[in-house]
Amino acid sequence: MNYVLDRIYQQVEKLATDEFGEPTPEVRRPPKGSQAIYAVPCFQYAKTKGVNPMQLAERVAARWSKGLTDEGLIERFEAARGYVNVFANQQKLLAGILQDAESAGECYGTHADRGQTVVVDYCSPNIAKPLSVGHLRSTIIGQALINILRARGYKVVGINFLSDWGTQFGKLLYAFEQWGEEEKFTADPIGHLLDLYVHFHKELKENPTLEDKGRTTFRKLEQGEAKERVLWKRFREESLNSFEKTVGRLGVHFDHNWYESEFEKKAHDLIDSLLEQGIAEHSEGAVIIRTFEDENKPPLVARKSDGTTLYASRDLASALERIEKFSPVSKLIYAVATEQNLHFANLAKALERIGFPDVLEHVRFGMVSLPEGKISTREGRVVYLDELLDEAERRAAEIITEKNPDMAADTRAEVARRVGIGSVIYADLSQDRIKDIVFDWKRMLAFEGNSAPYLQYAAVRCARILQKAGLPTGEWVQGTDSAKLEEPESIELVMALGRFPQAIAEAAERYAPHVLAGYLYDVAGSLSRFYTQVSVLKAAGEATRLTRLGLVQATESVLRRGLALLGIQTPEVM
RNA sequence: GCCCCCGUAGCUCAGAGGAUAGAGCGAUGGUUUCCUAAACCAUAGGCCGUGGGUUCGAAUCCCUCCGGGGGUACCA
Repeated sequence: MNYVLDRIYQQVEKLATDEFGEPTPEVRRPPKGSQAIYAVPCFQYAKTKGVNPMQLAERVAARWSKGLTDEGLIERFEAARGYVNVFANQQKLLAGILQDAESAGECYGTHADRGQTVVVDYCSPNIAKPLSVGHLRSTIIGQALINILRARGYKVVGINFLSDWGTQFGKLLYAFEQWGEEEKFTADPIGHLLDLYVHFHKELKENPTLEDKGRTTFRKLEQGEAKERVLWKRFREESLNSFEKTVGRLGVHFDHNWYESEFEKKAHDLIDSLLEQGIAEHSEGAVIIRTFEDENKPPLVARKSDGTTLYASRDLASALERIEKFSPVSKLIYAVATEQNLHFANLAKALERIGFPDVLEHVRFGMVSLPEGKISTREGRVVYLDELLDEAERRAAEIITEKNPDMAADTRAEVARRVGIGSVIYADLSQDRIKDIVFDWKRMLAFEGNSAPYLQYAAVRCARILQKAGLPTGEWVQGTDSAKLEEPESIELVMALGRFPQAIAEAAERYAPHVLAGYLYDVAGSLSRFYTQVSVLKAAGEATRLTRLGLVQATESVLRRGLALLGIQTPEVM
């Protein structure tokens, strides 16, 4: 789809390229308050030619204006302070946006299939521990990226890569053999495993020999001893059940669940092959892949001196399997916290040496900590994801009871779910992912201002208008006439809707859900102002009523689907 | 020690080289016989951490320092 603003942009870009050559000044949006649609700065060119930028802009604007035809979307060019401002024919632009939204319907803003696959690694927890708020970011950032990239026309495969291998599971198996209780495990598998985990580490402080017990037990698991294997598989299965239940509340469903343990053998084969090729080498008893020239930066350790593999090599084997299995893969995306920077830098370099440069994209995000300090399950310094979601739903239900006491109980539960969980997701995704977050209930459960409920509320208001207008669901308003859009609030709203495709595009290019969130907040703000100033159902004249109705319908669609891209559901009523 | 990230209003954050730095929360004041007030409007609040540099132009790019966070080969 080539949307109307894209068409204008491309036209202006071509003019700028023809006029100025390289380097072409960047076509940009003028500051707020300007009626212009785009602006081309002339300063750089003026500098190189030694002319006054104001005068240059005047000349260029005049020249470009001569080339305009009456049919075009662009109406005029005006020079202003060294910029050439581009003004669209407002009627044609508004009509074009409404037309785009109407003809594309529920596909408005999306892009056709590009024939490229991206693989997104997200959530990826350790088994045998419940998900905490620490897993929230990877899960919802990953899911939002999956949705946004799909909207941009990529084929996307989401993988939850479970950590189920390593000595820590030997420790847990040992703990279960020592202190585990079958009944407790059956009743609450993950809860019991968590208790055992905490208990083990408490005992470990008193009795350091437990470290060896864990290692020995893990060796048994590695060697395939039936007893350990059966138990470990149960841990794994129960963990996955628990994870899927929890992330299901966030509307997340994994395309694939991959297990790290399954890459143990593949990692060994890979390392052998890389040794033969000279990409891997022996060093200090271990096998490494040299990644950076810088002596201070450690290489990727592929095999420990005791002959076993590590997370790094299993991850590498898994990356190669992803490339092979989902071919042709244009990107391997990892939604993982910034603390694993070095790991992914090494992984990217290793992939490059193997012959896959520029494929790995570490979509990193800042740490979540608690006001008391870094999250630590061992120390009991943790907020679990289910706790957070429960509280979010509870708080939302409370507000609904207050604001809308007549709502039926089952409706209220559903609305509370969408509003509460939406708030949690939005609180995270509305912010640049690189920043650290200190967990704060008030912040996560904000229901006013720049928050999910604000956006949901705007969409619900639209839906209500459409419903009251007696519009059959699934049908688009016919007979809109952009000439009937006169009020500044209406025009502002249409213009906001016109930017939807670009907002999705930028969010996809920068792997930045917050770009989309910020855009949707703008749309909701425009809608709110429109709503208070312009009456739809009581509009004077049928043509005006229909046009406003069409606008409201397009707005509802953009808000609802935009929120859906972020992983947030819009309730039917609020 | 070395490497990476962050520092913008009282608080939480947008702003990815361009025109007068913007929101939300909090504060103060206003708006409900009219499609839902989870809303709208107004006011107050800024040496964009510091000092230098690059540039026609810097919150944005580079360097110094300060403050905070993370990482630093055989954990995941």
